Amino acid sequence: MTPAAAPSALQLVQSNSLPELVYAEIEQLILRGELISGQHVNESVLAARFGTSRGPIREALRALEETGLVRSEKNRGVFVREISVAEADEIYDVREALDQLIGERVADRATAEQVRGLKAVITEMDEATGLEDVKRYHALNLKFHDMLVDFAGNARLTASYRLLTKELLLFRLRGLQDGGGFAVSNTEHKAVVKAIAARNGARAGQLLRLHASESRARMHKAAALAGK
Amino acid sequence: MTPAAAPSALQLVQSNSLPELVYAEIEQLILRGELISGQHVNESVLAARFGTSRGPIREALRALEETGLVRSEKNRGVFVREISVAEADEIYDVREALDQLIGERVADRATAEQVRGLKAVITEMDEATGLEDVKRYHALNLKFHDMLVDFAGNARLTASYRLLTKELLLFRLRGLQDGGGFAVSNTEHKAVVKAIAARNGARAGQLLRLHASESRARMHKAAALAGK
DNA sequence: TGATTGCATATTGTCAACAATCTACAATCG
DNA sequence: CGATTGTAGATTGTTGACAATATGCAATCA
Repeated sequence: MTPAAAPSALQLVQSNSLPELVYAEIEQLILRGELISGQHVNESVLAARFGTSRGPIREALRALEETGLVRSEKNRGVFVREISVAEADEIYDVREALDQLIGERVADRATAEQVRGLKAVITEMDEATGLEDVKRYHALNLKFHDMLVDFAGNARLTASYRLLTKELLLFRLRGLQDGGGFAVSNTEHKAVVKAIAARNGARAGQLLRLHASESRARMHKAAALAGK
Repeated sequence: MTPAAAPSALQLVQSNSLPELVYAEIEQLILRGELISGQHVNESVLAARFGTSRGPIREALRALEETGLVRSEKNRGVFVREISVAEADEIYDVREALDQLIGERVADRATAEQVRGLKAVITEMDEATGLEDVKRYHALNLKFHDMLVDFAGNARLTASYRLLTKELLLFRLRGLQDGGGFAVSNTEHKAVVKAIAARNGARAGQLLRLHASESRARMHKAAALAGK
Protein backbone atom coordinates (compact mmCIF):
# COMPACT_ATOMS: atom_id res chain seq x y z
CA MET A 1 0.00 0.00 0.00
CA THR A 2 1.20 3.50 -0.78
CA PRO A 3 1.86 5.57 2.33
CA ALA A 4 0.24 8.58 0.72
CA ALA A 5 -3.09 7.04 -0.23
CA ALA A 6 -3.48 4.67 2.69
CA PRO A 7 -4.31 7.17 5.44
CA SER A 8 -7.37 8.59 3.76
CA ALA A 9 -8.83 5.21 2.91
CA LEU A 10 -7.96 3.89 6.33
CA GLN A 11 -9.46 6.85 8.10
CA LEU A 12 -12.52 6.55 5.95
CA VAL A 13 -13.19 3.01 7.06
CA GLN A 14 -12.24 3.73 10.63
CA SER A 15 -14.27 6.83 11.20
CA ASN A 16 -17.27 6.31 8.93
CA SER A 17 -19.64 3.48 9.55
CA LEU A 18 -21.34 1.62 6.76
CA PRO A 19 -24.62 3.53 7.11
CA GLU A 20 -22.77 6.84 6.82
CA LEU A 21 -21.01 5.76 3.66
CA VAL A 22 -24.23 4.41 2.20
CA TYR A 23 -25.99 7.63 3.20
CA ALA A 24 -23.50 9.69 1.20
CA GLU A 25 -23.75 7.39 -1.79
CA ILE A 26 -27.53 7.41 -1.93
CA GLU A 27 -27.59 11.17 -1.44
CA GLN A 28 -25.34 11.55 -4.46
CA LEU A 29 -27.51 9.16 -6.44
CA ILE A 30 -30.47 11.42 -5.73
CA LEU A 31 -28.71 14.75 -6.14
CA ARG A 32 -27.15 13.67 -9.42
CA GLY A 33 -30.55 12.62 -10.67
CA GLU A 34 -29.73 8.94 -10.97
CA LEU A 35 -32.64 8.26 -8.68
CA ILE A 36 -35.44 10.51 -9.82
CA SER A 37 -38.25 12.15 -7.88
CA GLY A 38 -41.13 9.90 -7.04
CA GLN A 39 -39.17 6.78 -7.84
CA HIS A 40 -39.42 3.83 -5.52
CA VAL A 41 -36.16 2.93 -3.79
CA ASN A 42 -35.64 -0.78 -3.43
CA GLU A 43 -33.68 -1.77 -0.33
CA SER A 44 -32.47 -5.11 -1.64
CA VAL A 45 -31.23 -3.60 -4.88
CA LEU A 46 -29.26 -0.97 -3.01
CA ALA A 47 -27.90 -3.59 -0.62
CA ALA A 48 -26.68 -5.65 -3.56
CA ARG A 49 -25.24 -2.59 -5.23
CA PHE A 50 -23.22 -1.62 -2.17
CA GLY A 51 -22.44 -5.16 -1.13
CA THR A 52 -24.07 -4.91 2.30
CA SER A 53 -27.11 -6.30 3.97
CA ARG A 54 -30.33 -4.31 4.21
CA GLY A 55 -29.72 -3.12 7.76
CA PRO A 56 -27.26 -0.32 6.97
CA ILE A 57 -29.34 0.65 3.96
CA ARG A 58 -32.40 1.11 6.12
CA GLU A 59 -30.47 3.21 8.60
CA ALA A 60 -29.18 5.44 5.82
CA LEU A 61 -32.67 5.80 4.35
CA ARG A 62 -34.05 6.79 7.73
CA ALA A 63 -31.46 9.53 7.96
CA LEU A 64 -32.20 10.67 4.42
CA GLU A 65 -35.88 10.81 5.29
CA GLU A 66 -35.03 13.25 8.05
CA THR A 67 -33.19 15.52 5.62
CA GLY A 68 -36.22 15.53 3.35
CA LEU A 69 -34.66 13.87 0.32
CA VAL A 70 -36.77 10.79 0.73
CA ARG A 71 -40.22 9.94 2.03
CA SER A 72 -41.32 6.65 3.51
CA GLU A 73 -44.65 4.79 3.50
CA LYS A 74 -45.14 1.91 5.85
CA ASN A 75 -45.02 -1.49 4.16
CA ARG A 76 -44.62 0.19 0.81
CA GLY A 77 -41.09 1.46 1.08
CA VAL A 78 -39.28 4.71 0.52
CA PHE A 79 -39.60 7.03 -2.45
CA VAL A 80 -37.45 9.85 -3.67
CA ARG A 81 -39.23 12.96 -2.49
CA GLU A 82 -41.19 15.08 -4.93
CA ILE A 83 -41.10 18.80 -4.29
CA SER A 84 -44.12 20.71 -5.50
CA VAL A 85 -43.99 24.33 -6.60
CA ALA A 86 -45.86 25.23 -3.42
CA GLU A 87 -43.26 23.50 -1.31
CA ALA A 88 -40.41 25.08 -3.25
CA ASP A 89 -42.09 28.39 -2.53
CA GLU A 90 -42.06 27.69 1.18
CA ILE A 91 -38.41 26.72 1.03
CA TYR A 92 -37.63 29.98 -0.73
CA ASP A 93 -39.30 31.94 2.05
CA VAL A 94 -36.81 30.49 4.50
CA ARG A 95 -33.91 30.68 2.09
CA GLU A 96 -34.44 34.38 1.53
CA ALA A 97 -34.22 35.05 5.24
CA LEU A 98 -31.06 32.98 5.56
CA ASP A 99 -29.48 34.54 2.48
CA GLN A 100 -29.93 37.98 3.99
CA LEU A 101 -28.21 36.78 7.14
CA ILE A 102 -25.42 35.25 5.06
CA GLY A 103 -24.85 38.48 3.17
CA GLU A 104 -24.66 40.52 6.36
CA ARG A 105 -22.24 38.14 8.00
CA VAL A 106 -19.96 37.62 5.03
CA ALA A 107 -19.59 41.37 4.51
CA ASP A 108 -18.53 41.60 8.12
CA ARG A 109 -15.94 38.87 8.15
CA ALA A 110 -14.79 37.77 4.70
CA THR A 111 -11.03 38.04 4.15
CA ALA A 112 -9.59 39.74 1.09
CA GLU A 113 -8.61 36.36 -0.26
CA GLN A 114 -12.11 35.01 0.16
CA VAL A 115 -13.49 37.96 -1.74
CA ARG A 116 -10.99 37.25 -4.53
CA GLY A 117 -12.19 33.65 -4.58
CA LEU A 118 -15.79 34.78 -5.01
CA LYS A 119 -14.80 37.09 -7.86
CA ALA A 120 -12.92 34.26 -9.54
CA VAL A 121 -16.00 32.05 -9.52
CA ILE A 122 -18.06 34.90 -10.95
CA THR A 123 -15.57 35.23 -13.78
CA GLU A 124 -15.86 31.51 -14.46
CA MET A 125 -19.63 31.84 -14.52
CA ASP A 126 -19.32 34.61 -17.10
CA GLU A 127 -17.25 32.27 -19.21
CA ALA A 128 -19.78 29.47 -18.86
CA THR A 129 -22.50 31.92 -19.86
CA GLY A 130 -20.56 32.83 -22.98
CA LEU A 131 -20.20 29.19 -23.91
CA GLU A 132 -23.83 28.58 -23.02
CA ASP A 133 -22.60 25.79 -20.78
CA VAL A 134 -25.69 25.40 -18.61
CA LYS A 135 -24.38 22.52 -16.53
CA ARG A 136 -21.16 24.27 -15.73
CA TYR A 137 -22.99 27.44 -14.79
CA HIS A 138 -25.21 25.54 -12.38
CA ALA A 139 -22.25 23.79 -10.78
CA LEU A 140 -20.44 27.09 -10.34
CA ASN A 141 -23.55 28.75 -9.01
CA LEU A 142 -23.85 26.06 -6.34
CA LYS A 143 -20.18 26.50 -5.52
CA PHE A 144 -20.59 30.27 -5.24
CA HIS A 145 -23.40 30.04 -2.72
CA ASP A 146 -21.60 27.25 -0.90
CA MET A 147 -18.59 29.51 -0.49
CA LEU A 148 -20.75 32.35 0.74
CA VAL A 149 -22.42 30.35 3.47
CA ASP A 150 -19.02 28.98 4.42
CA PHE A 151 -17.56 32.45 4.74
CA ALA A 152 -20.45 33.41 6.98
CA GLY A 153 -18.63 31.39 9.62
CA ASN A 154 -21.57 29.74 11.31
CA ALA A 155 -21.74 25.95 11.14
CA ARG A 156 -25.37 25.80 12.16
CA LEU A 157 -26.32 28.31 9.49
CA THR A 158 -24.39 26.26 6.95
CA ALA A 159 -26.23 23.10 7.94
CA SER A 160 -29.64 24.78 7.72
CA TYR A 161 -28.85 26.40 4.42
CA ARG A 162 -27.47 23.26 2.78
CA LEU A 163 -30.57 21.37 3.77
CA LEU A 164 -32.73 23.87 1.93
CA THR A 165 -30.39 23.92 -1.05
CA LYS A 166 -30.55 20.15 -1.41
CA GLU A 167 -34.31 20.16 -1.38
CA LEU A 168 -34.39 22.88 -4.01
CA LEU A 169 -31.90 20.92 -6.08
CA LEU A 170 -34.31 18.01 -5.93
CA PHE A 171 -36.99 20.33 -7.23
CA ARG A 172 -34.88 21.45 -10.16
CA LEU A 173 -34.13 17.86 -11.09
CA ARG A 174 -37.87 17.53 -11.49
CA GLY A 175 -37.22 18.56 -15.05
CA LEU A 176 -37.51 22.26 -15.33
CA GLN A 177 -34.39 24.29 -15.69
CA ASP A 178 -33.96 27.94 -14.92
CA GLY A 179 -35.86 30.45 -16.99
CA GLY A 180 -32.62 31.14 -18.78
CA GLY A 181 -31.58 34.15 -16.77
CA PHE A 182 -27.93 33.25 -16.40
CA ALA A 183 -26.45 36.59 -17.30
CA VAL A 184 -28.97 38.35 -15.08
CA SER A 185 -28.24 36.00 -12.21
CA ASN A 186 -24.52 36.64 -12.44
CA THR A 187 -25.09 40.38 -12.51
CA GLU A 188 -26.77 39.94 -9.16
CA HIS A 189 -23.80 37.96 -7.92
CA LYS A 190 -21.49 40.80 -8.87
CA ALA A 191 -23.56 43.33 -6.99
CA VAL A 192 -23.51 41.15 -3.89
CA VAL A 193 -19.74 40.71 -3.96
CA LYS A 194 -19.29 44.42 -4.55
CA ALA A 195 -21.23 45.17 -1.40
CA ILE A 196 -19.22 42.56 0.47
CA ALA A 197 -15.94 44.04 -0.72
CA ALA A 198 -17.19 47.44 0.43
CA ARG A 199 -17.95 45.90 3.84
CA ASN A 200 -21.52 47.07 3.56
CA GLY A 201 -23.31 44.33 5.49
CA ALA A 202 -26.80 45.75 5.29
CA ARG A 203 -26.58 46.15 1.54
CA ALA A 204 -24.96 42.76 0.96
CA GLY A 205 -27.75 41.17 2.96
CA GLN A 206 -30.43 43.04 1.03
CA LEU A 207 -28.89 42.12 -2.29
CA LEU A 208 -28.38 38.47 -1.49
CA ARG A 209 -31.96 38.24 -0.28
CA LEU A 210 -33.09 39.92 -3.45
CA HIS A 211 -31.03 37.48 -5.46
CA ALA A 212 -32.81 34.57 -3.79
CA SER A 213 -36.10 36.28 -4.49
CA GLU A 214 -35.22 36.72 -8.17
CA SER A 215 -34.14 33.11 -8.29
CA ARG A 216 -37.54 32.17 -6.96
CA ALA A 217 -39.18 34.28 -9.63
CA ARG A 218 -37.14 32.52 -12.31
CA MET A 219 -38.28 29.22 -10.84
CA HIS A 220 -41.90 30.28 -11.15
CA LYS A 221 -41.35 31.39 -14.69
CA ALA A 222 -39.81 28.05 -15.62
CA ALA A 223 -42.58 26.18 -13.82
CA ALA A 224 -45.23 28.15 -15.70
CA LEU A 225 -43.56 27.37 -19.01
CA ALA A 226 -43.22 23.68 -18.20
CA GLY A 227 -46.72 23.48 -16.76
CA LYS A 228 -48.62 24.69 -19.79
CA MET B 1 -62.29 -2.51 22.57
CA THR B 2 -64.09 0.79 22.76
CA PRO B 3 -65.19 2.12 19.37
CA ALA B 4 -64.01 5.59 20.30
CA ALA B 5 -60.47 4.73 21.27
CA ALA B 6 -59.87 2.03 18.68
CA PRO B 7 -59.45 4.19 15.56
CA SER B 8 -56.59 6.25 16.90
CA ALA B 9 -54.71 3.26 18.22
CA LEU B 10 -55.37 1.35 15.03
CA GLN B 11 -54.26 4.18 12.84
CA LEU B 12 -51.21 4.64 14.98
CA VAL B 13 -50.06 1.09 14.42
CA GLN B 14 -51.04 1.10 10.79
CA SER B 15 -49.44 4.35 9.75
CA ASN B 16 -46.44 4.59 12.04
CA SER B 17 -43.72 2.03 11.85
CA LEU B 18 -41.84 0.86 14.89
CA PRO B 19 -38.82 3.09 14.23
CA GLU B 20 -41.08 6.14 14.03
CA LEU B 21 -42.73 5.34 17.34
CA VAL B 22 -39.37 4.66 18.95
CA TYR B 23 -38.05 7.90 17.46
CA ALA B 24 -40.79 9.89 19.14
CA GLU B 25 -40.28 8.12 22.45
CA ILE B 26 -36.54 8.66 22.57
CA GLU B 27 -36.98 12.27 21.51
CA GLN B 28 -39.29 12.82 24.45
CA LEU B 29 -36.84 11.06 26.74
CA ILE B 30 -34.19 13.55 25.69
CA LEU B 31 -36.37 16.64 25.61
CA ARG B 32 -37.81 15.88 29.03
CA GLY B 33 -34.31 15.49 30.39
CA GLU B 34 -34.66 11.82 31.25
CA LEU B 35 -31.66 11.20 29.05
CA ILE B 36 -29.18 13.94 29.82
CA SER B 37 -26.59 15.62 27.64
CA GLY B 38 -23.43 13.67 27.11
CA GLN B 39 -24.97 10.48 28.39
CA HIS B 40 -24.33 7.27 26.52
CA VAL B 41 -27.41 5.69 25.00
CA ASN B 42 -27.44 1.92 25.20
CA GLU B 43 -29.22 0.23 22.32
CA SER B 44 -29.99 -3.01 24.13
CA VAL B 45 -31.44 -1.19 27.10
CA LEU B 46 -33.74 0.84 24.87
CA ALA B 47 -34.70 -2.26 22.92
CA ALA B 48 -35.66 -4.01 26.13
CA ARG B 49 -37.52 -0.92 27.34
CA PHE B 50 -39.63 -0.73 24.20
CA GLY B 51 -39.90 -4.46 23.70
CA THR B 52 -38.32 -4.52 20.28
CA SER B 53 -35.09 -5.72 18.79
CA ARG B 54 -32.18 -3.38 18.22
CA GLY B 55 -32.92 -2.84 14.54
CA PRO B 56 -35.73 -0.30 14.94
CA ILE B 57 -33.79 1.39 17.74
CA ARG B 58 -30.80 1.91 15.51
CA GLU B 59 -32.98 3.34 12.75
CA ALA B 60 -34.56 5.78 15.17
CA LEU B 61 -31.18 6.81 16.54
CA ARG B 62 -29.88 7.45 13.04
CA ALA B 63 -32.81 9.75 12.42
CA LEU B 64 -32.26 11.51 15.74
CA GLU B 65 -28.63 12.00 14.84
CA GLU B 66 -29.75 13.86 11.75
CA THR B 67 -31.90 16.21 13.82
CA GLY B 68 -28.93 16.96 16.04
CA LEU B 69 -30.30 15.59 19.29
CA VAL B 70 -27.80 12.78 19.35
CA ARG B 71 -24.26 12.21 18.15
CA SER B 72 -22.72 8.94 17.16
CA GLU B 73 -19.18 7.55 17.42
CA LYS B 74 -18.30 4.45 15.51
CA ASN B 75 -17.97 1.37 17.69
CA ARG B 76 -18.62 3.47 20.76
CA GLY B 77 -22.28 4.16 20.35
CA VAL B 78 -24.51 7.20 20.42
CA PHE B 79 -24.53 9.95 23.02
CA VAL B 80 -27.06 12.64 23.83
CA ARG B 81 -25.68 15.71 22.18
CA GLU B 82 -24.02 18.41 24.26
CA ILE B 83 -24.57 21.95 23.07
CA SER B 84 -21.81 24.38 23.97
CA VAL B 85 -22.41 28.08 24.53
CA ALA B 86 -20.65 28.73 21.22
CA GLU B 87 -23.00 26.38 19.42
CA ALA B 88 -26.03 27.86 21.14
CA ASP B 89 -24.79 31.21 19.93
CA GLU B 90 -24.69 29.96 16.36
CA ILE B 91 -28.18 28.57 16.69
CA TYR B 92 -29.40 31.92 17.97
CA ASP B 93 -27.97 33.64 14.90
CA VAL B 94 -30.22 31.54 12.71
CA ARG B 95 -33.13 31.72 15.10
CA GLU B 96 -33.11 35.49 15.11
CA ALA B 97 -33.38 35.56 11.35
CA LEU B 98 -36.24 33.08 11.37
CA ASP B 99 -38.03 34.87 14.20
CA GLN B 100 -38.01 38.07 12.21
CA LEU B 101 -39.54 36.21 9.28
CA ILE B 102 -42.12 34.67 11.58
CA GLY B 103 -43.13 38.04 13.00
CA GLU B 104 -43.54 39.53 9.55
CA ARG B 105 -45.61 36.65 8.28
CA VAL B 106 -47.84 36.28 11.31
CA ALA B 107 -48.69 39.98 11.29
CA ASP B 108 -49.75 39.55 7.68
CA ARG B 109 -51.97 36.52 8.08
CA ALA B 110 -53.00 35.81 11.68
CA THR B 111 -56.74 35.67 12.23
CA ALA B 112 -58.42 37.61 15.02
CA GLU B 113 -58.97 34.36 16.86
CA GLN B 114 -55.33 33.44 16.60
CA VAL B 115 -54.36 36.80 18.04
CA ARG B 116 -56.76 36.18 20.91
CA GLY B 117 -55.10 32.81 21.47
CA LEU B 118 -51.70 34.45 21.71
CA LYS B 119 -52.98 37.00 24.20
CA ALA B 120 -54.51 34.23 26.29
CA VAL B 121 -51.17 32.45 26.56
CA ILE B 122 -49.50 35.72 27.53
CA THR B 123 -52.04 36.14 30.32
CA GLU B 124 -51.28 32.64 31.53
CA MET B 125 -47.58 33.45 31.51
CA ASP B 126 -48.26 36.50 33.66
CA GLU B 127 -50.06 34.25 36.12
CA ALA B 128 -47.17 31.78 36.14
CA THR B 129 -44.78 34.67 36.75
CA GLY B 130 -46.86 35.80 39.72
CA LEU B 131 -46.75 32.31 41.17
CA GLU B 132 -43.06 32.03 40.33
CA ASP B 133 -43.92 28.80 38.54
CA VAL B 134 -40.79 28.50 36.41
CA LYS B 135 -41.71 25.21 34.78
CA ARG B 136 -45.12 26.40 33.77
CA TYR B 137 -43.70 29.61 32.36
CA HIS B 138 -41.24 27.68 30.25
CA ALA B 139 -43.92 25.35 28.94
CA LEU B 140 -46.16 28.28 28.05
CA ASN B 141 -43.26 30.11 26.46
CA LEU B 142 -42.60 27.12 24.21
CA LYS B 143 -46.28 26.97 23.37
CA PHE B 144 -46.38 30.67 22.54
CA HIS B 145 -43.53 30.44 20.05
CA ASP B 146 -44.92 27.21 18.67
CA MET B 147 -48.21 28.97 17.98
CA LEU B 148 -46.42 31.86 16.33
CA VAL B 149 -44.48 29.70 13.90
CA ASP B 150 -47.65 27.77 13.19
CA PHE B 151 -49.55 30.94 12.40
CA ALA B 152 -46.80 31.93 10.00
CA GLY B 153 -48.33 29.33 7.70
CA ASN B 154 -45.18 27.84 6.24
CA ALA B 155 -44.54 24.17 6.95
CA ARG B 156 -40.89 24.34 5.94
CA LEU B 157 -40.32 27.31 8.21
CA THR B 158 -41.98 25.43 11.03
CA ALA B 159 -39.73 22.42 10.50
CA SER B 160 -36.58 24.53 10.43
CA TYR B 161 -37.60 26.52 13.48
CA ARG B 162 -38.57 23.50 15.55
CA LEU B 163 -35.24 21.90 14.81
CA LEU B 164 -33.46 24.92 16.26
CA THR B 165 -35.82 25.08 19.22
CA LYS B 166 -35.17 21.47 20.13
CA GLU B 167 -31.45 21.97 20.06
CA LEU B 168 -31.73 25.03 22.27
CA LEU B 169 -33.97 23.10 24.63
CA LEU B 170 -31.20 20.53 24.87
CA PHE B 171 -28.86 23.35 25.80
CA ARG B 172 -31.10 24.60 28.57
CA LEU B 173 -31.41 21.13 30.01
CA ARG B 174 -27.66 21.33 30.43
CA GLY B 175 -28.45 22.76 33.82
CA LEU B 176 -28.65 26.47 33.56
CA GLN B 177 -32.00 28.12 33.66
CA ASP B 178 -32.88 31.51 32.36
CA GLY B 179 -31.34 34.55 34.00
CA GLY B 180 -34.66 35.07 35.71
CA GLY B 181 -36.06 37.60 33.28
CA PHE B 182 -39.55 36.19 33.07
CA ALA B 183 -41.47 39.40 33.47
CA VAL B 184 -39.16 41.13 31.00
CA SER B 185 -39.57 38.30 28.51
CA ASN B 186 -43.34 38.48 28.69
CA THR B 187 -43.25 42.25 28.22
CA GLU B 188 -41.51 41.53 24.94
CA HIS B 189 -44.20 39.01 24.04
CA LYS B 190 -46.85 41.65 24.58
CA ALA B 191 -45.10 44.13 22.34
CA VAL B 192 -44.86 41.51 19.59
CA VAL B 193 -48.53 40.62 19.76
CA LYS B 194 -49.46 44.28 19.81
CA ALA B 195 -47.59 44.80 16.55
CA ILE B 196 -49.24 41.70 15.11
CA ALA B 197 -52.70 42.90 16.11
CA ALA B 198 -51.88 46.24 14.46
CA ARG B 199 -50.90 44.32 11.29
CA ASN B 200 -47.51 45.96 11.38
CA GLY B 201 -45.37 43.22 9.85
CA ALA B 202 -42.09 45.08 9.80
CA ARG B 203 -42.39 46.03 13.45
CA ALA B 204 -43.58 42.57 14.54
CA GLY B 205 -40.58 41.08 12.77
CA GLN B 206 -38.19 43.53 14.37
CA LEU B 207 -39.64 42.93 17.81
CA LEU B 208 -39.65 39.16 17.55
CA ARG B 209 -36.07 39.22 16.36
CA LEU B 210 -35.20 41.50 19.24
CA HIS B 211 -36.95 39.12 21.61
CA ALA B 212 -34.79 36.25 20.36
CA SER B 213 -31.75 38.44 20.78
CA GLU B 214 -32.70 39.31 24.35
CA SER B 215 -33.32 35.66 25.01
CA ARG B 216 -29.81 34.98 23.80
CA ALA B 217 -28.47 37.65 26.12
CA ARG B 218 -30.30 36.06 29.04
CA MET B 219 -28.73 32.76 28.05
CA HIS B 220 -25.29 34.32 28.18
CA LYS B 221 -25.99 35.86 31.52
CA ALA B 222 -27.10 32.53 32.95
CA ALA B 223 -24.10 30.78 31.41
CA ALA B 224 -21.74 33.32 32.94
CA LEU B 225 -23.32 32.84 36.35
CA ALA B 226 -23.17 29.06 36.10
CA GLY B 227 -19.67 29.11 34.64
CA LYS B 228 -17.95 31.02 37.40
C1' DT C 1 -67.88 -8.79 -20.25
C1' DG C 2 -66.75 -6.84 -15.91
C1' DA C 3 -66.02 -7.23 -11.28
C1' DT C 4 -64.31 -9.95 -7.56
C1' DT C 5 -61.81 -13.39 -5.27
C1' DG C 6 -57.80 -16.04 -4.50
C1' DC C 7 -53.15 -17.05 -5.23
C1' DA C 8 -48.11 -16.34 -6.34
C1' DT C 9 -44.51 -13.22 -6.06
C1' DA C 10 -41.96 -9.43 -4.51
C1' DT C 11 -40.90 -6.28 -0.90
C1' DT C 12 -40.74 -4.52 3.53
C1' DG C 13 -40.66 -5.12 8.83
C1' DT C 14 -38.55 -7.41 12.51
C1' DC C 15 -35.74 -10.42 14.82
C1' DA C 16 -32.00 -13.19 16.86
C1' DA C 17 -27.37 -14.64 16.28
C1' DC C 18 -22.65 -13.84 15.16
C1' DA C 19 -18.48 -10.98 14.36
C1' DA C 20 -15.78 -6.94 15.43
C1' DT C 21 -14.51 -3.57 18.60
C1' DC C 22 -13.99 -1.23 22.83
C1' DT C 23 -13.30 -0.85 27.97
C1' DA C 24 -11.75 -1.96 32.35
C1' DC C 25 -9.06 -4.59 35.14
C1' DA C 26 -5.66 -7.94 36.33
C1' DA C 27 -1.22 -9.96 35.44
C1' DT C 28 3.40 -9.40 33.96
C1' DC C 29 7.76 -7.26 33.10
C1' DG C 30 11.45 -3.90 33.29
C1' DC D 1 6.52 0.97 41.43
C1' DG D 2 5.00 2.35 36.81
C1' DA D 3 4.10 0.94 32.34
C1' DT D 4 2.65 -2.50 29.26
C1' DT D 5 0.39 -6.54 27.81
C1' DG D 6 -3.24 -9.74 27.97
C1' DT D 7 -7.81 -11.15 28.94
C1' DA D 8 -12.93 -11.10 30.06
C1' DG D 9 -17.09 -8.83 29.62
C1' DA D 10 -19.95 -5.62 27.48
C1' DT D 11 -21.47 -3.12 23.46
C1' DT D 12 -21.82 -2.08 18.81
C1' DG D 13 -21.80 -3.48 13.68
C1' DT D 14 -23.62 -6.52 10.41
C1' DT D 15 -25.83 -10.29 8.63
C1' DG D 16 -29.24 -13.77 7.01
C1' DA D 17 -33.66 -15.68 7.96
C1' DC D 18 -38.46 -15.40 8.84
C1' DA D 19 -43.00 -13.00 9.25
C1' DA D 20 -46.20 -9.60 7.57
C1' DT D 21 -47.87 -6.86 4.01
C1' DA D 22 -48.64 -5.23 -0.62
C1' DT D 23 -49.03 -5.99 -5.70
C1' DG D 24 -50.16 -8.02 -10.02
C1' DC D 25 -52.33 -11.68 -12.42
C1' DA D 26 -55.23 -15.46 -13.29
C1' DA D 27 -59.44 -17.88 -12.30
C1' DT D 28 -64.18 -17.57 -11.12
C1' DC D 29 -68.80 -15.94 -11.02
C1' DA D 30 -72.81 -12.85 -11.87
